[in-house]
Amino acid sequence: MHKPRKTARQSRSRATQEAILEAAARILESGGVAQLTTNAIAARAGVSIGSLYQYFPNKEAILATLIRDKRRDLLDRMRDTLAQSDSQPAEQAITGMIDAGLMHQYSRPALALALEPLDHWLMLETETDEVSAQIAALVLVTIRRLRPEAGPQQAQDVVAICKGLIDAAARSGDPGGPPLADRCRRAVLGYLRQD
Amino acid sequence: MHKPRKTARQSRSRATQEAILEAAARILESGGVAQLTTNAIAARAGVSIGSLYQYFPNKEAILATLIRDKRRDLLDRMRDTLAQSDSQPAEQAITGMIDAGLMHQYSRPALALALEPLDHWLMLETETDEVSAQIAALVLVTIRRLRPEAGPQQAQDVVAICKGLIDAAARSGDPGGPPLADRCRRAVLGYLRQD
DNA sequence: GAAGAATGTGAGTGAATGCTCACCTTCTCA
DNA sequence: TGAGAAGGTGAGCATTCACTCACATTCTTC
Repeated sequence: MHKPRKTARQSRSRATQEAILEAAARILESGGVAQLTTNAIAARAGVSIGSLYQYFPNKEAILATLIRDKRRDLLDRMRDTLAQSDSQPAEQAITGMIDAGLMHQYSRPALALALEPLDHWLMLETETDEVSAQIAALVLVTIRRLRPEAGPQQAQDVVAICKGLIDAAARSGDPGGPPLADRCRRAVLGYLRQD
Repeated sequence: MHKPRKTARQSRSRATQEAILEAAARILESGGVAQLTTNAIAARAGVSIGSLYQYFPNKEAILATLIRDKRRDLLDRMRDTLAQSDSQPAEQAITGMIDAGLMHQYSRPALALALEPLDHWLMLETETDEVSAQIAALVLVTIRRLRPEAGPQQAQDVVAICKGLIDAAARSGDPGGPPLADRCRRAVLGYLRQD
């Protein structure tokens, strides 16, 4: 395993890096991991394999970057949503968080679905756990406004319920949108209101 | 691709077949798809690769068999549960169905998790849809006893909610059992009771 | 117990794939 | 404007892996 070159100095370099990541994402979306070879990524990105290895030490690093970027994106979105929901009523705050998660998954449903099982293989599980914990913490703050006695378990469950609904929808080709958001809201509020 | 030999005549033949499937399952549980090579399966099963190809035309057939067996198992379990719940109150019937699904996933959580993303690659999606439809139909019958106006969408959602909770639990090392079943019950009943 | 059917074996083959390296092109800046 | 740095190239090497085939062993049946 050799050293990738230093960080980009010229703008075309940055473009190449982006092209590689985007190509990998598109291949994952259309064909799954089985189709994702380094040569295929390079070809689709319109760069040579040599260039690919200037920016990523190996194939796994490309996938890890894709996963990390997506996670950072989700966390940012949820943090923003939480920050803006201070003045809103509790139910609306919860709805906002659901919308954030939904928008994240539905911006590229096939990609999100393909990326999910990869963290085990990439041994990213520690990171996954950390991100899950952070998400659960944000959700906990939100749901406590409706149920002050809620704990981490409830927050995790709320996340799991939404993830289940969203993933099922993505898998079955459901267009998502407001109807799906509404079903998530019903499920979450229903769960929280049970004694 | 050559022809696998005819169906087993002798009992050792049946044993070999089982050993191959069990070996594949164990490798999936411990290391994921990446580790699952035909040579590894044969070695772990204690048979030669030659023998492996007597019983399965290719690697994918082994995985497909594993998936189909697991699905048949779940459907059988749910059908049994439904048949036995005729005389029970609605909520207890729902609890029974949840237990059936939970027992199925929790008999071998790591295996169930590893098998899930494989149907796309194996192009088993038509089958997956059919099984999902059958499960949803069984669930629909059950939940209608509590909410007679429920439709297919509600049935799918109930399944998705449980799947979300169970998968999250399996992934995070939750021991499952009654507490998890209880959280599923709360989520499902909560969802169904929302107006 | 002999013959043939059923089952089992594993070195070897070909194709796919991750990755390297010697070399080429474009950019920057004095 | 030219020299060195940054960025790009792709044939080919090494390895892994699915799968074959010629042969060996075990079982059944008469």
